[in-house]
Amino acid sequence: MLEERRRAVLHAIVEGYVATSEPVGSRALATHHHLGVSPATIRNDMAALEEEGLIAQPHTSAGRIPTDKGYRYFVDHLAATALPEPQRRAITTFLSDAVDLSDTVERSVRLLSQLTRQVAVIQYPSLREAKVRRVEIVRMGQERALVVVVSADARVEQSTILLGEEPTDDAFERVAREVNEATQGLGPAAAERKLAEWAARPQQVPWAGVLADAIVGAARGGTVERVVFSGTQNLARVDGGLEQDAIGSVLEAIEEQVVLLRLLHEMARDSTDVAVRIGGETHHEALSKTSIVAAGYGPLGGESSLLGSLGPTRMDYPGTMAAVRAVARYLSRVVEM
Amino acid sequence: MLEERRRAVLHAIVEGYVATSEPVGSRALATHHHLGVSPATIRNDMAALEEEGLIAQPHTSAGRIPTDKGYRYFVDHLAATALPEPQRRAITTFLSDAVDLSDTVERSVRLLSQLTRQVAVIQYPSLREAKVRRVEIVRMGQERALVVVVSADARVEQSTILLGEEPTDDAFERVAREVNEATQGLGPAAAERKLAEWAARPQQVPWAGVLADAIVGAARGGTVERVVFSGTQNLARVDGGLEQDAIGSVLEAIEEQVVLLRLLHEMARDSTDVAVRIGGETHHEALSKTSIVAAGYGPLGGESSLLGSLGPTRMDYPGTMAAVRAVARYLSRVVEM
DNA sequence: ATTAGCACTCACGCCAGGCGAGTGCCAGCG
DNA sequence: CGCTGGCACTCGCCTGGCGTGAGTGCTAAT
Repeated sequence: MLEERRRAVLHAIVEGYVATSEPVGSRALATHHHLGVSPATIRNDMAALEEEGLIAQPHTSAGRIPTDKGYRYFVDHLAATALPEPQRRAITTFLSDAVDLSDTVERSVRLLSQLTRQVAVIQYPSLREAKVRRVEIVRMGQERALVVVVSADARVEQSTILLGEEPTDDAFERVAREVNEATQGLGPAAAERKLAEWAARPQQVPWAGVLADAIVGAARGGTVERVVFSGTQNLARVDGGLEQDAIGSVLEAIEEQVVLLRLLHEMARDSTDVAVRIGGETHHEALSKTSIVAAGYGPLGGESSLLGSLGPTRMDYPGTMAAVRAVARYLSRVVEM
Repeated sequence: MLEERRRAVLHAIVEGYVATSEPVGSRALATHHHLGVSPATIRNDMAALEEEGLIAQPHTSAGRIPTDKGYRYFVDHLAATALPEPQRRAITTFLSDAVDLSDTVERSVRLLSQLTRQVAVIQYPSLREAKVRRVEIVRMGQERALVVVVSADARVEQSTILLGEEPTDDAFERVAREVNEATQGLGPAAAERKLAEWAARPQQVPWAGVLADAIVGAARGGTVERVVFSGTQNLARVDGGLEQDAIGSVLEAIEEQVVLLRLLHEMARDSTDVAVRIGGETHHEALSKTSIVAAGYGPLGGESSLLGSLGPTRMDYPGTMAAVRAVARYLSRVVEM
């Protein structure tokens, strides 16, 4: 635990560096941040902070910049800031006239990227269990079929299954009718039982198992983890962007959605509020110059979907955290209904 | 019409500049491209080409680089090159084990970006007319409903409609039953007639019209023009990428899908084969340093969907055109079935 | 029409020097 | 004991000058 003033100095260094993107020296701190002490004193504190590995100087005659560890300390000792009122209002007004789920998500991701001026990423709500309303099976090609499940709460899940044989039209029709009768109005658990029973009937079609799995999976909430991005151009901003050679690998990491998704999952699991990973904490070479602020969202108590913001380590943490938190809250409320 | 040798010189300049990304001088041309003439002669030709605005020199003591107009001339006088055999094979092997439409498109866009080492973009096939197989109407909130249309050829279209009233459950059920009866197995034209009749019945619900439109629209092939991208990291490549400040605006233009889609549409309309827009020809500030190679694809005779590749004006045109053409052909064949 | 020769231009790289921001340390002061 | 003023020191950055070489345009000869 650092003393009060040293903390203030670290705080000021972070803020200064974030604002100007240039190393900040003792004089600038003393005059600008009215800490009430002389530059010399600050220099002593700086030496101590550097000793602790919280700040560093890029070269001898330059000011200090925070290290990853410094940002970490800064973030950990941050009182939650509220989002400024105008932006808060922007969220409500801008998102409230979305017409459906995908519209809401699209708007949210765009809004978040604008609020943070960084790359925003939102994972589509991983949907809750729902009752089966209707199952459609449509033949595709020779041995494939498309299974469409419409659930009671207005979602459509589709998946393709391999039949492993070429059933007659009659058999096909019969199966379709039977599974509809069997599952209509049932939740995933009940549907699973009923379908297991159905699939076990003598002389059942060989693909009954796969079909059952597909239906139950759809009722469980689907397996697709669709992700949308916005604001990638912010990576290349002249102020507050990344260096050219870093941009490429970050874009790559973003397109490689799996990596990012796993990271977001980890983060959300370890935290109840917004979670922050700074630089090397991402454990990915490509992201070592970036930080990620993430939060889960979803119906109360079951935050199971994710959203986040990705930018250079030199980012406005309080602001980003506030924006992520606010959008997550909003989405949680909206998705609920 | 330029003389033979001047054309060869222009050709060599383009190839040289594309290969090295550095202005190419007369000596390098003379020795490397065995044109059989001396540097001095080439200088004369260069002066003429510069006079015509096909090449330019960045500064006095540098070699020449092609202008947009120079690239244009180069592209227009290009014999169609075939894609190298290994890459051709890559297309077939890599794409043939896609399981469904979205998988095919995803794989294609990724492959195209790898082949061209640029940004690849593919618009989802704008789907053909199809017969209605089943219509599901699911209530959402108070005055909204989700309309899901499953078509006979294994597609699912969904859209949200505004009801404008709060119907009773009974009315809702009745409407659902009636539209299913009315449209089952009909193509869009027939469905439209039948639904118009149905909507005109006395004491019909007020939202019959919107509903009818939604169903017919779905049968017509949907309205969504979904677009997928891949390879944005190539914009930031050190070799053959763009300058840092250009990257941002290009990324922005890409996210702003509308602009790009309209551009692709225009391009495909004006051309039967692959179309090329070079630099300023895109008529967009943000894209003035980039070129786009596009082609339509789709069932024979009705190429109505688009794909393309976007990169710096200094790109390998023959290679990119060959790759775009090959992927377009492949997709046309696959989508057909 | 092509070529060899030549003078000219000018971006680039290199180096030295001055500047100044910023530091670390030390002695003195409250 | 902590803070402060002072001071010497370091070192990156900027500037200006210079040499180099790539590349050109022109001219005269073939």
